[in-house]
Amino acid sequence: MDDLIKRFAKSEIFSKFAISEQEELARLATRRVLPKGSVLCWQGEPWPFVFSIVSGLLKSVIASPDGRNYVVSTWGSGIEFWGHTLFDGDGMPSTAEAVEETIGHQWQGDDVLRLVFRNNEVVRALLHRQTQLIRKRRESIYNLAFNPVASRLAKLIVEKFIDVESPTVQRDLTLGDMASMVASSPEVVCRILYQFQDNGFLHVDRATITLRDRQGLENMMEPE
Amino acid sequence: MDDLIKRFAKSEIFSKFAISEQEELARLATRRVLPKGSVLCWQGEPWPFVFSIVSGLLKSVIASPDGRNYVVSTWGSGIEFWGHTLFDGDGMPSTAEAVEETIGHQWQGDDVLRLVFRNNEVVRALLHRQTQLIRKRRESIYNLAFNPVASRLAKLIVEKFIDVESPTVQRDLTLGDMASMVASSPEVVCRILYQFQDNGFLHVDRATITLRDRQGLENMMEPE
DNA sequence: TATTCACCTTGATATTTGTCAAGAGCGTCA
DNA sequence: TGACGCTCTTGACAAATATCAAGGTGAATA
Repeated sequence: MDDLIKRFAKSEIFSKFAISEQEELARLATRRVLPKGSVLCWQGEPWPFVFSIVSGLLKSVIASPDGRNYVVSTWGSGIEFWGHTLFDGDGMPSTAEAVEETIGHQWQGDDVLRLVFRNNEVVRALLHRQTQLIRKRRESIYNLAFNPVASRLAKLIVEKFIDVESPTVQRDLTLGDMASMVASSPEVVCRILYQFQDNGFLHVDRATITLRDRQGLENMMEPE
Repeated sequence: MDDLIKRFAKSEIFSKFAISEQEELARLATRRVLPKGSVLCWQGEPWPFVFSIVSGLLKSVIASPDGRNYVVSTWGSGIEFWGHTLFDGDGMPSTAEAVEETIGHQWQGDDVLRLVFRNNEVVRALLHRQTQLIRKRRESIYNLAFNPVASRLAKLIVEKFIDVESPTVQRDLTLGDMASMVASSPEVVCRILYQFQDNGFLHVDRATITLRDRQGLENMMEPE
């Protein structure tokens, strides 16, 4: 429990609560373990909760009726996931799924909101967060509207290498995974990967990817 | 001024203020007239204001370095436009431009926020609105990721005919305008328009569009 | 009335992206 | 070890979309 309160200090939103409020929050929390592949909430279903990730990784994915899907966002350790349902009562716009085993704490949204409204600093932080989300969605829109698949893929790869010291990284995403993050198909992703290799940006092999020319890749992100 | 307060009653957010607060808001408002084509705020620039539209139409457009642009959203009479800058201090993600002469009231964001934080009902309404915005952006993402240009255009047209009694409508948008709303080019839009005509969905002529088969168009919106 | 200009329309063509199919590589498990 | 299943890889092809160029139309204007 003290442990939980220590985590709050690192949270953009929860850190704004007073200590007494944090203690109440800690009491109300439910610990959850999401096995790899399990679903936190389904697209279309109401989900009036808050989930704070201790470790692991979630992805939010929207599905089209014909079976394709697009990963809107991923959520790593330390961040909180506030169900849209909390704020407007409607169903969730996407399915949240555990990419790997994910551990976190969950709250009834009403419990949290009751505390939120007592404290303007928290409200401010929450509005800040919502605004950042809108900005992130806009960035996706920008990429989908203006940039070709190769640019979106370059961006994905560059971001994978952020805060990684080694230039070689395991291919932990399948081609299908990558495809669903850049709104394309596995075959196309595969081809572009080898095209990047031909350009000298990276070395691809069945199991790993090695970064050779970060700048080259970054130039791909925004075609002229 | 009483006039202004009457408008507040229709606002999702402002209607939640107490009368006294509404009066203060009314005092703080500045009336603005935006000539057609003028810009309310520029992409990249901070803009810590709130603008409430009395009449007219704004569009939010993101531009790419090579000159293309995409209309993220349009804002009609009765709605309020809250600068993202207000909530996070960063520059605006898009340029807001008057499609036609637009009249409205503007506030210093800080003035409004000060009042907002006094009143939880207003905060709730504001969070509700932010959430709706995220949902709208997601819908755009969905369309860009999954639907072909023809579907996006069909959707645009169907929405144009919403709450219009006559089946014939003036072509007030140029092909270029439509192209920037569906992330495509004028030529492609033109072709698809005539393709819709061939399918019997509508009748196109240089100056007007006549709806012939709404259901047919709606079926285009979500390809199977 | 003649001119200009912005927009529409259409053809030809290039580029990008998607799809289908086949084979290869590699780990898992009986 | 060998069969199975999944993913990767690649070729061939099809469809969607973009681009370039040319000509047409109509409203505004001199």
